[in-house]
Amino acid sequence: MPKQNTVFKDAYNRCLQLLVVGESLPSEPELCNLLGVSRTTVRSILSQMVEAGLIEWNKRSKAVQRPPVKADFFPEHETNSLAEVIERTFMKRILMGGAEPGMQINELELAREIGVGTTSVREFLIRFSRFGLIEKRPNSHWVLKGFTRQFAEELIDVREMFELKSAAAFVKLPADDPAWIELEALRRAHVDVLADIDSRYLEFSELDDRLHRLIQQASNNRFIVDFYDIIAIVFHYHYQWNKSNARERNGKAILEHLDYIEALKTRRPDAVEAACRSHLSSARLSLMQSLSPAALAATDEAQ
Amino acid sequence: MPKQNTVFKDAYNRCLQLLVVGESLPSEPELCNLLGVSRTTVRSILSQMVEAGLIEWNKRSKAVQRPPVKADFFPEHETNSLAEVIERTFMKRILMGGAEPGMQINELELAREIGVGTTSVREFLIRFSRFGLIEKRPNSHWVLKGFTRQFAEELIDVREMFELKSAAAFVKLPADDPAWIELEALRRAHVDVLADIDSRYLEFSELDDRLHRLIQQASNNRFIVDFYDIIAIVFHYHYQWNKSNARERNGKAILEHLDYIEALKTRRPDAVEAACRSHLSSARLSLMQSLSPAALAATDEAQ
DNA sequence: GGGCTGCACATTATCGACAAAGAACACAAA
DNA sequence: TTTGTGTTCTTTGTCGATAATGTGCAGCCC
Repeated sequence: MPKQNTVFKDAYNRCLQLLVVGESLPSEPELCNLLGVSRTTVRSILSQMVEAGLIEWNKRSKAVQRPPVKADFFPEHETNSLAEVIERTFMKRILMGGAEPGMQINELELAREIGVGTTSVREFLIRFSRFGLIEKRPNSHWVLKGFTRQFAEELIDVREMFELKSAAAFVKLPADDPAWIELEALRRAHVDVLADIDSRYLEFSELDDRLHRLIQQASNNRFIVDFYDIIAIVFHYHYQWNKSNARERNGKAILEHLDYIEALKTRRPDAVEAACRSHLSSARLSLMQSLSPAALAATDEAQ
Repeated sequence: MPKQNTVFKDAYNRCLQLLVVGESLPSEPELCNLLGVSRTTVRSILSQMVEAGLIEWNKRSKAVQRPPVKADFFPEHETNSLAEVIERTFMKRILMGGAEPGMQINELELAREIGVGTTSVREFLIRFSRFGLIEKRPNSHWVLKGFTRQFAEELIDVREMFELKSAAAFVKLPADDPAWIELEALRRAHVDVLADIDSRYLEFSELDDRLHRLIQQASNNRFIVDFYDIIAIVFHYHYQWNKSNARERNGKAILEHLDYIEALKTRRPDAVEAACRSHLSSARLSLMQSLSPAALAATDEAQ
């Protein structure tokens, strides 16, 4: 099977939600924009909807016949691209179950375990190698360097350098830069979540990602912006499987974010630097503390 | 053809130079170490040498029969791995001949042009994408972002951050760290080249690479060390095809390096920082000036 | 004239296949 | 007991093939 039709299935599912009985779907190019796919895919979706009796399709008219029911949707797991599946499986293996630093990674074995071809696994590993968690030995295996304390420290050191630089650049943004509007929107979102922190503390991850990305953008430096991908993926998976103290940790972090945002709004470089440093060292502490004892022990042994 | 046997050919060529008539080659495992390949490959080499009448091989004895002649060597171009070939061709295209920023990159076309399969090109592009010169549009083409003035500035900004950090760490290295010995060796190498600068100025590139890598190592941070790969590849190819003023440029840089090395040896942080900044801003200037007018014009238009 | 559809074509993502290269193991030699 | 060899098996690097997806052009409808 050459290509998974996950793009089609995912777009189909999203298109189902656009159906309103009695009305007609918009034009093909407009659907392309709404769904973010090409016209070919849109037309496949329309054909499929005709077969499912959801719409009547004749040239420009795409009259909705009935509302979609649950059975019309493709199961969610079929809508994930291969790369996503591989990434999740792999991260699970190296961040959770006993993946010792120094371990060898076998393309073939991984491919069989996940049930995909070797090429896909191989390409994933190449892409993933820029995160510094694995290393290639040409003509031989990959070596797992592991999510160790050492790794976390190196990551955070660079993060601090970059974030301080970006925050300093943010302050110099012209007053009419859209980033200021987004910053205010983010501030409100923080306040909202904080008001109902006990039930919404899990939304912090998303806020965190948005705030830091917004700040890195200000650096106007692709290497700084790209580096944030590493931080994001590590934090994302790590905290996804490591929810101890999440309630307190996130509550505290939201307060820090609010300080940080206020500081940015003053545009005073020293205030920004102080708030930034304070938040980052707190984040560093959280991450270090949440590293499991197993990971810690492994770190000391590695190399 | 599944795999190029470039490993074999390259090792074979290197093994030819070990032949001394009348003597016997060392044991298989020892040859593995000398050539940096596996025993399987060593045995292939030995077999081939028997066929070529170069040696008699019987168990442990591998008696050399005749000295190798020129025709025994594989042509050099057959010893380059595919990845190297692709990299060179690609860099040539984007750093030299009219590759406008924003241009689309086509895997199939590139593969045909170079005469390799699409998989190899694809994997190269994925690996290469971390250098920030190209960007992937999933399910669609790659976009060339181009070696523009903007790119150079972003690259050098990060370089300065990292180098300052590394240099500061270098100063704190214990007195018995091997880096100090290597530093002294490098200093002498600089002096040697400088003494005969008019005929040896092209050797500067190698010295530059060695010195900066040595310093980055001191950071003990994989992200900083890995980032130097980007700088190295860009400088390598750029100056390889851009030798205007190389004589003056390199002569001046060697003097700066010597200052820098002296500063490191004093272990005084402020002296190191000054020398580091001075050298880096000079390197920045050189790079900027050597960017062709075409690249400059393109920069302004892009986005 | 500007946007929409129909159609033909180009390109990507993924797979399985296979030779090159590496790795493991039992035995032989020193 | 250590080191080297013979042998077999595993894994990587590369290719071509193929369905999914994207793109371009000619004509049609408002």
